[in-house]
Amino acid sequence: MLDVKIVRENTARVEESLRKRNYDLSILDRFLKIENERRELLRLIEEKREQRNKISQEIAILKREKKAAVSILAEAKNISDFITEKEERLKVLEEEARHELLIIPNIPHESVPAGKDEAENVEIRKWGAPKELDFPPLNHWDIAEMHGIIDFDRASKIAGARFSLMKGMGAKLERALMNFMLDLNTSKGYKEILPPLLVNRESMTGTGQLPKFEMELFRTADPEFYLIPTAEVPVTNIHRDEILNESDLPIYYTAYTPCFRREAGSYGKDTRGLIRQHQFNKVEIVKFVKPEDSYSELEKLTNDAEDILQRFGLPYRVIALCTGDLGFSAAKTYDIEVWLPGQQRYREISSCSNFEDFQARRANIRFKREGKKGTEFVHTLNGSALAIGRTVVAILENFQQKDGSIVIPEALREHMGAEVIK
RNA sequence: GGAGAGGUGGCCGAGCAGGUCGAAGGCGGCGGUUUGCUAAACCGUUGUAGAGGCCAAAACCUCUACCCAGGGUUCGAAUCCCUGCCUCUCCGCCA
Repeated sequence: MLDVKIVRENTARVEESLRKRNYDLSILDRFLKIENERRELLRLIEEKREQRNKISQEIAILKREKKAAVSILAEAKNISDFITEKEERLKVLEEEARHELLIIPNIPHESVPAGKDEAENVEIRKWGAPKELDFPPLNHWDIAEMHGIIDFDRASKIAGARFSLMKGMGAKLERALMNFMLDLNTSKGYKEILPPLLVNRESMTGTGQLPKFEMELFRTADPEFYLIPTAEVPVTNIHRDEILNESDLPIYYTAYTPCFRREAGSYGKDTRGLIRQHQFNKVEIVKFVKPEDSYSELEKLTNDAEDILQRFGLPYRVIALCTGDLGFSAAKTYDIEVWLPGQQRYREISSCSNFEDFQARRANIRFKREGKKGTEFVHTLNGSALAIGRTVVAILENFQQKDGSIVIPEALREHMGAEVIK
């Protein structure tokens, strides 16, 4: 959510942001129209409330002195009725204004490259070189099938398309990765969290999934809960409606969770394999920081995610999303893309974002500076470190051998308890 | 699932036969007095948000709202009524 004052007083800036993001500008006009009416009405109502409060005081005095208060009582009744009537309209306006404000995306940071879609994302750096294999590389699903470590057919019998069933060394690899990542992240000062996987509407609104992206979420019927699409949701909402001390910051969290996504609108995309699933595992890192630190923290957070790939020796590149590809809540995002020999291309394995105060304002997460009056919104950041399913894909495809076996990266062997999958 | 108790400011905790209650008291925080330093004691101060006064900000002032949330009764609600959410205790059930 943007600051109402910025939208109101710095409209040009918001307009430019919407244009860069290829958004329809009409949401801005709609909001301003409602907001102006709301403010005008609020002023009127507050004035009337003041009158009412004063008269009520007078009545109280008369009552105490046991005097009659018939005429003044009638006047009070009139004012009260007037207020009640106007308040109904105000409530409607408040709801509408809030809704409009909630569907306006964050303003991209000045360093975000301009561009209309993913084709205009900018490569920032590259690590490692795509390996030249002296045999035709297999897709991960073929490798997995060969070893009997992922069973897509039975998964679709049990649940449906876009689900997977890990077995034996496949299940163990998944578990080894989640432990490896959590252990590494916690060694860097991230506090481990194991959060609820079902959350309420307020939490989804706090991080920006709702109200705009209802269609991308799974929801339970009765009682109503939303299944988290990422650990970002429950972990960021840990501090919803809280005022933190300056000395508490920065706060670093890491959490393993399954993630649930409808993947509506991605029909026909990545229909085979582990790349795009309704349920997948991910280790996430989340930060709450002071505003002046958030961009250096984004660099550090991205480096922490990259570190995992480096330890495994998986080639990757880091790209900066352009304005047209940037997520709704983000001010700036780096995607980390890992090289997949089976597809002969880089695929996203992590997404690291600075939301500035966009989520903090929605979720009402503030902090108090030492010796200063008032509160400020914190800045929130998060990134995958890493998406586990896709890491499995990367390992299977990058470390497949001519004889069909898969060599486990050295850094992972202790957690895996094996050197190779044969 | 059944029965009961409760949700008040950063925390604890009064108020709850409706009016001077944004709310006693304590703790904590901040400022000061005292002091060689620390501690203690004493004095003072200390919520959040919105609108307006000037709007380029800060300070200051005024008003409005907020005692879990949402409705209702009333001239007036922390206080009365209804609904929801959450917490605790006991019983039942369960991994």
